[in-house]
Amino acid sequence: MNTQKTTDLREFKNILKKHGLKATPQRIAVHETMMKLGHACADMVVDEINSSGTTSVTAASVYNILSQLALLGVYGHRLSANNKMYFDVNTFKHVHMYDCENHVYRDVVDNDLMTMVSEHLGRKKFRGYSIKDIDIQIIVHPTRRKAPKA
Amino acid sequence: MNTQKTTDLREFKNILKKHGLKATPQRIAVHETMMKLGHACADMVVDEINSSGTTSVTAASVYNILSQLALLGVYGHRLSANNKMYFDVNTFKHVHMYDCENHVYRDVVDNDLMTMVSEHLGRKKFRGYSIKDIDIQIIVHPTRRKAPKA
DNA sequence: GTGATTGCAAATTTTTTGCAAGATA
DNA sequence: TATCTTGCAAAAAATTTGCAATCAC
Repeated sequence: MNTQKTTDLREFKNILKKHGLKATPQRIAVHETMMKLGHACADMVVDEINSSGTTSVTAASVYNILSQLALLGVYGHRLSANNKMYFDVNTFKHVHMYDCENHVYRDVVDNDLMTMVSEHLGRKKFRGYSIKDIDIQIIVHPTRRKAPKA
Repeated sequence: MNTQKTTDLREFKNILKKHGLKATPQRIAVHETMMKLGHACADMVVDEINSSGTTSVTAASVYNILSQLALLGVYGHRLSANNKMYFDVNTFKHVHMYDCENHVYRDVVDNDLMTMVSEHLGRKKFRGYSIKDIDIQIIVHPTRRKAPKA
C-alpha cells in the first residue's frame, strides 16, 4: 500500500536518481504535466506536452515513462470504464470519484472512510491471500437539470 | 445502483423476452457459462462455450451479448488490471476481491461494510454529481506457501 | 564515451463494426 | 414471414516492442 506523494520537481529528480533513471526532458515534461493534470492517461499527457511547444514526445515514450513511474510507485494507476489506463500523481491513500459520463477522476480525501474500511477488512481473514490494497471508487454522474436526455 | 441477481435460466429467458431479445442458443450458452464461471471476460466465455461442443459462438457475438446484457443491468462489468473487461453474473451489491497475480475475481459478501460505506457517503454532498454506484475492491495477492491457486 | 532513453513504425491485443446469411418468434 | 442475431473479416483503439539514433551523465 502506497502512501507517498511527489508534487515537487526537485524531489522528482531525486527519485529518478535514486532509481538510476536519467532526468530527460521527456520525463520532466511528463511529470510536470501529471502534476498539472492530476489524473491523466497517456494520450492526454502526449497532447498536453506536444501542444505546449516546449518539449516533444512520442506516445510510446509517454507510455513507457508512465508505466515505469507507476511501477516505482511514484504514480498510482487504474483502468477506467472507457478502457484506458489513468495515472494519478497523488499516491496518498484516497478515494476516487469517477464521473462515468465524462471519464474524469477526482480525488476524495476522506480519511475516516479509509480508516473505517481498512479496520473493518483488517479483521477479516482471506484464506491464502494477503491484502495488498483497498480501492474505493464512487461512481457518479453529473446531476442534469436542463436536458433530461432522450 | 443495481441490486438484482439472475442465476435462474428461466428467469433469464423472461428477462430476454421482457427486453424484446430472442432466446438464441448463443445467448443461452453465454448465460450458462457466466453462471458457471461467476466472473469472466469475453475470451474465457468463448473458450468455455466452444470447448463444450454443444453450441458454437464467435468472439464478436460474445462481446455483443455480454455488453448488451451488462447494459440491461443483467450483468455487472469491470475492467481488470490486465486490461480486459470482466463481467459478473452477480449484480447484488457486493465487494470484489481481486487476485492481481492471477487476474481472478471473487465476490465478498459483506453487508456490514456496504451499509457502513453507503451510509457514510450518503451524508456527504458531491456538488453537481449524483452517486451512481460505490465500488469497493480488495486487491490481494496469493500468500505463497503451498500454492493455493486454482 | 557509454549505457540509458527516445522516436518511429510495425506488431499485439482487445473490442467494435458492417453486412450478408441464418435463426427465432 | 419479418425481424432479430450471428458469423466473418476487417477496422479501431490502446498499448507494446524492436532497433537505430540520440542524449544524459
